[in-house]
Amino acid sequence: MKDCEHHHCPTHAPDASMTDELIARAQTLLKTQGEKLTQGRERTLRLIIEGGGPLKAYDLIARFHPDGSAKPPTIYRALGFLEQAGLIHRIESLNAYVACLTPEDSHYAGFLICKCCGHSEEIQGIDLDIFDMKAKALGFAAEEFRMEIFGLCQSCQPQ
Amino acid sequence: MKDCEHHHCPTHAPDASMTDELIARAQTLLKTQGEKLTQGRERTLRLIIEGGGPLKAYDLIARFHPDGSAKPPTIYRALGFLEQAGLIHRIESLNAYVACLTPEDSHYAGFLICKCCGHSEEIQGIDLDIFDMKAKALGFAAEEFRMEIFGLCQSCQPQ
DNA sequence: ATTAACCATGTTATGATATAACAAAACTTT
DNA sequence: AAAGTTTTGTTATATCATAACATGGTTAAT
Repeated sequence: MKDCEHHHCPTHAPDASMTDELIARAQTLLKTQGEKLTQGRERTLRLIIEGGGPLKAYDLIARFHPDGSAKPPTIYRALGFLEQAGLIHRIESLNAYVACLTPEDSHYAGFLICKCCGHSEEIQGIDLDIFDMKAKALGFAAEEFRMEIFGLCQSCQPQ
Repeated sequence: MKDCEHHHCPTHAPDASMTDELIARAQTLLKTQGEKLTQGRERTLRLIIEGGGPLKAYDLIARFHPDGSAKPPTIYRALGFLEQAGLIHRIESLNAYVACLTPEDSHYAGFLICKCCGHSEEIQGIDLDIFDMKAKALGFAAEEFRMEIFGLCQSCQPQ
């Protein structure tokens, strides 16, 4: 995240009803998987959704309880579970976590990450066949794709 | 890296002459950039090349001196420099570093990473236009691409 | 050659990220 | 209600990375 003068784009946090909807969808999705969105998991997911952008584990640890911090394993367990379930993604280059907005679709994780304001946007609908073929040509059986693309979002580009 | 019974593929470390060649190319390349491959940087680069696969910073710290460990900043500085120069890549999902085999070509970093044996292979010649266009459509100016694809390499696939 | 400027390295300390291991509680199934 | 399973609590520690400042080495102008 750069040091710069212009105004950064505002938070991309969804409003309260959108948040509730995402939580409800998470519950539904988990039910089909025979899993549960327990209180701690829901709390963690909600924080990530409300964060509106990549959040660090220790930020979640700080926010988890109204007063005082959660213990790291509490958060890391929830993060592990939520990522496994496809409800959140970990952005490796940032050591940070974001909510997935389309958890029902099986998919890879692809992100545009603004070097300036730190906002990240998930990209959808990329055709992975090229990669799959490229991998196959090398005898490699690809299973999981992660893409992290750095650059400048619209608001942060010089006019 | 999985726990499994089959034999993992052997190391992919280049032989001594290939290693020397890579070092020589690194020197040449750096000269054009007005930079130098100082002793510590060369030592670090050599260890990574000889490693033949993703190496952790603290492995390098342990190997840097014949007896006793290097101090972390020694290695992290060298890693920072070498990555900046395009001579190595950091694989974010592994917190590990690998030598770039084609440092002369400006390029993104794309890797196939075997979940079983831990080997990584750099993929070349991927057409980035799809991403660039996708990004542009979202008003995003892409600068830097990272791809990490997990799966099974040939030796580790069930027959 | 001497000095000033710059770059690289050494050194100490600490910050940031993440997990192991085991105990206790809650929920499920019988 | 007992037994099994999953989740959570708790303590401790492992792993990954950088800040800050001192020292040394190179370069280039004087």
